[in-house]
Formats: sequence, structure tokens, C-alpha cells
Amino acid sequence: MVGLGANFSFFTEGTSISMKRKLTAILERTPHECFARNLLDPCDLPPIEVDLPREEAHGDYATNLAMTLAPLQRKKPRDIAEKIVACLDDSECVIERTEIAGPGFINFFIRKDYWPLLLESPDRLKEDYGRSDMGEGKKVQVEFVSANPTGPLHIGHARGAVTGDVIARILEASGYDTRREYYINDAGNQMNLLGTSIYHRYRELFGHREPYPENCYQGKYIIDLAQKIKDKFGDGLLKKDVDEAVSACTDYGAAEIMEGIKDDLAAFGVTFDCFFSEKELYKDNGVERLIAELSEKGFIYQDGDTLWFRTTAFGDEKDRVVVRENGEPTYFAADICYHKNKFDRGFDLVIDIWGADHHGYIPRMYAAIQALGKKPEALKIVLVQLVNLLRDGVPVAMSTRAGEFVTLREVIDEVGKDAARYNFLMRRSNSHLDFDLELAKRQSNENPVYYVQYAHARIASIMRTAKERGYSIPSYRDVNPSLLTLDEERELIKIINRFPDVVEGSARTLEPHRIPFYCNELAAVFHSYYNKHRVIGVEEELSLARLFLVKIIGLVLGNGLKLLGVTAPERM
RNA sequence: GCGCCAGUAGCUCAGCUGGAUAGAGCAGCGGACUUCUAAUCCGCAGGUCCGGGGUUCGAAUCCCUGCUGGCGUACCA
Repeated sequence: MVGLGANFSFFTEGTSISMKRKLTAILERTPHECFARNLLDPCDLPPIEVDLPREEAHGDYATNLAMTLAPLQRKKPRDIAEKIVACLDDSECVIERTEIAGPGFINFFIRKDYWPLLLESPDRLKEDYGRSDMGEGKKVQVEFVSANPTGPLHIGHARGAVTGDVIARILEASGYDTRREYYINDAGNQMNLLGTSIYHRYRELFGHREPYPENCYQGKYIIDLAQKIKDKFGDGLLKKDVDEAVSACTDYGAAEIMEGIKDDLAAFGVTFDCFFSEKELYKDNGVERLIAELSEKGFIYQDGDTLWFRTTAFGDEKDRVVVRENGEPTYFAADICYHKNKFDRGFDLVIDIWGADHHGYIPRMYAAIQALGKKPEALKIVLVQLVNLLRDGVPVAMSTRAGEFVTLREVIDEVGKDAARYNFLMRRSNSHLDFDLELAKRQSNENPVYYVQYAHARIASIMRTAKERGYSIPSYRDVNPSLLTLDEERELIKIINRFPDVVEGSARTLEPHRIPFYCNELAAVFHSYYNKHRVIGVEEELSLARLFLVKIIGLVLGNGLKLLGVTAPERM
């Protein structure tokens, strides 16, 4: 490390700065230098992109800046590239050499002895490594699950739950002031149906043998709820009139089910800052006042007894009813009101996690928030595709109506929280997912969650052994990082260095699946390294350096798993 | 019919929002445990990126079109 170090601003940075970000910063300055030297004509700059080339021969990083600049400059990309290279301001001497290649790529080769120095940042930042201030403290709300309390959560809710939860975790880590919210749809006629269902079962418990309505909820949990009511109130409800009794059943059942939902979610590692009741919206005529407000703005028109919202004004394919012929507001009316409420609470960005079967609802929601005077960018809707549940490759038939479904609780009990979460998170939320119960609970190499956890446990084991043999676990300042010269070590460092970029990209795109992919890659290179080279038992100074490197790998894996809400075990 | 989402190795999926010779896991075949955890590693094999056009220096990625699958198309939530 001779000649390096003195002028490293790197070490004074408060947040994680990846090499990619550093090069991006250099490249942002460079064209201006070219302008100043009259090498290029002043023009607007395209976004700077720094890529990781697939081929090692193409350097550690590459940019297409010369090619994107070419049409603006009316010059050949390779000529532009030469000028950019001439104006690079690499005050820290991180670039060993550059190369102009292919149609006009600029390839960067980083000084080999620079890489190990990049381990200072994660060692200093620890749990904060990977965090950024990208969100600049903006207030963002993530609303997810939001299942109505008519029954326990089932497997279909699980994917949405974990997706919303992890998006919230990623946004938190990226400097957003994040709130998680569950919207309780407890005002519609589904709730009435719940009460009716419970009431029927309740009467059955007293020997009333009426036929059970087919449209009522069929699950056994309805009978359990009826039994609880019987235990608590005896035959009290039989004496009341039907409406009153049903209403009591609804209230009791919804509250009870909601408690169960909260418990199941907690067991799944999913928590909320706020449970927002739909009923809240109807207080003080909130929904009516909203419709009046939209009416004043000219977005509402009447047709017979029905009130329509002119969502076509914002590109929806047809207008939508907000007040039915019978005078009842629609679910949509309440949902507009709810979103207004969200923005009134000061959120800069509102994120809705929806099941993909609601995708037809998107245009009208965007119409609604625009009618409320919000920009479309203020709302982001993440669609989570439906889960195809399998057991040993055979589809599991499910029917909510018939009460035949695999509950979230059963999945947690059977396959475990970590395996379930990881399996849901491995795939882009926007693509269909096969979830095989047998595969997910199998503790084998077919199950990717253990691959990453195993790497973490393995590292913990190395640390334990090292301590037993008299080493103290070193920090950056305790080691000579220049001893980490192996190709594998450089590769590990590069991956470690990429972590902040991965988290940022994940936050920007609202794509949690990038984190498990990253963790998998880091674990893979580590496992390979472990099998090929020894950490403990080589020359002492080298052992210390490797011990340090491995410690940092464990740290990053731990940070990654934490973002996923998956346990990072010390032993397996 | 119309709309949305998908179609990439035998299977399940990535592919960094247009970059250089398309990747991973599993399954298959052949190897590695007296060593810091073999839930691991090493090697081999595996491709018409659904088909067809187009856009440009350059397409799995963008546009058009056809095919296939899922979902949606309510005064349900």
C-alpha cells in the first residue's frame, strides 16, 4: 500500500461509497473538464452509467458514456472516449489504466492494491453498511396485506406480506422515513356475511338445524368463533333480534380474526405501524364529503340514482361508480377517501402492494389521486403475482369459499419462517411463483435459504475456532490488507463493495429479489474460497488478514439476511 | 373481444431498465471429507432467449404482429 492512503477521502465518508459510485462521480465531472478544454462541445449530459463487464478482459468497470454522448456531439464514440480519458480527474489514483474498446466503451482497470482498502468502509459502518441516504428522509408509506378480517390469512397472502415487509425494510435502509400500514376492510358486506355465518353456526350450537347458506363462509374457524361466543355470552344472542345478533357476531368475529391475523403476521416476522380501519373513513361523513369535493371539481356526474366518477378523464377505459343506485358508496369510493387520507397525513410517496388479480384497478386509482391533485409519481403500485401452491410437485387445490386452504400459520409451522420468506423473496414479485411445501421444508441443497445461512454459520464457526486458538477477531486497523492478493479475495472484496449498490437498486426499483440473489452470489464465492484456501493455520499475519475478510463477509451476509427478515444463524 | 402479466438449459428462475462471447440453482454424469461445519466444493454436459418483422453502432431487453399460459374485464372487496 505504499504511495496510497495519504490522500484517501474514502475513509472520511459517512455513508457507504462503492467503487461504482466513486467512478460515477468522477465521470460526472469529466465532460465539464472536456468542455473547459474545448475538447468537446458543451451539451446536456446523458445519465452516467457504470457497468460491471462480464468479461474480465474488459476491466473492472466500464462506461458507455462516449457512445451515449456521440449523437449529441456528432463525433465518433472512440474519439470522444479518448477525450474523456484525457480529462479524467482521478485524484486518488484508483484507476490503474483505462482502455477504449469495442464500439467505444471505456474500460477501467482498478489498481489491484486498492481493492483491500475498500474493506475499511464495511468494517467501520457495521450494521449500517449498505444503508444510504438516498431517500433524503422523505416520508413513505407502504400499505400491504390489507386482507379483510373474514378468515385467517392463507398462503396467498403470505407472498404479499413478505414482499411489503421487505420493501419497507429496504426503504428504511435507504433513508426513507417509512411507515407500514394494514388497511382493514371491515365495512363492506363481506363483513356482514361473516356475522351471518357465525350467527348460523351459533344457532346450530343450540340445536337449531337450519340449512347453512351456501354463500356463507364454510371454514371450521367459523364454528370455533361461534363456540367462543357461546362460551362468553351463553344463549344471550338468541334472545336478541337477528340484525342486532348478527352485528354482534360481526364485531366479535372480526376482532377475534384480526387478532389471529396479527399473531400470524408477527410469527412471520411482519409488523405494522398502523392498522387503519375502513370504518374510520365513514366517520363524520368522510366519504360523502370526499364525493362532494370531487363533485365540485367536476369529476362526478349523476345517472339516475347512481353517481359516477369520470376516471376516463385520466385514461381509464370507463367511468366508475362511486355511489350505487341504492345510495351505498362503493369500495372504490372508500378507497379514494383512504388514499386522500394517506396524502393528508403528509406522505410524499405512497406504495400499495396488491395481488395481481387487482391489476384492473390500477388505472382508476391513478385517476383518483390525480383528481385529488396529486402527481401520479406520488403513488406506486407493486403487483404480487399469485402463488401456485404445490406439494411434491402436485398442485394443492384451494378454495377460500369452501374453507379449503393452507393457512399462513400452517406454512410457518410446517416449513419455518426463514425458508418460507426466502422462497417467496427469491423471485421477482411480478412473476408467477411455484411454492412447493415439501421442497421448502426440506433441509437440503435443494433449498437455497440454507445455502446462505450455512455460509453465515460457517463464518461464525471460523470465528469461534480462531478465538479458541488465541486469535482476537481483527478490525481493519489490526491487519495488513495488502496481503489479500488472491484472485478469489479480490472477487470477494468486489462483491462486498457492491452491496450498497444492490440495496440502492433494490430500493429504486422496489425489487426485493435482488437481495437474495446477491446473498447467494456472495455465499457461493465464499464457499468456494473456503474450500480452496485456509483462513486459520497459515502464516499469522495472513491468517489475520483473511480472518478479517471473512468477518466482513459474515457481516454483509448478516446485513443482507436482516433486510430479508431471515435469521442469520451462528450455528447450523 | 379488450386489457394487464408472463414465455430464456430437462425443471424453477436471474439477466443490473439498450451493451461486448446469454447466467445461476435443481435434476443428470464424474470426482473431493485424518483439516476452519460435506446443508460445502471441483469438473462435465445442457440454448432457435416462443415464432415473424422493425428501430440502431448494438436487442433476451424497445416497437409492431402472431402463438401459448395465467389473471382481469361489477353498482364484489
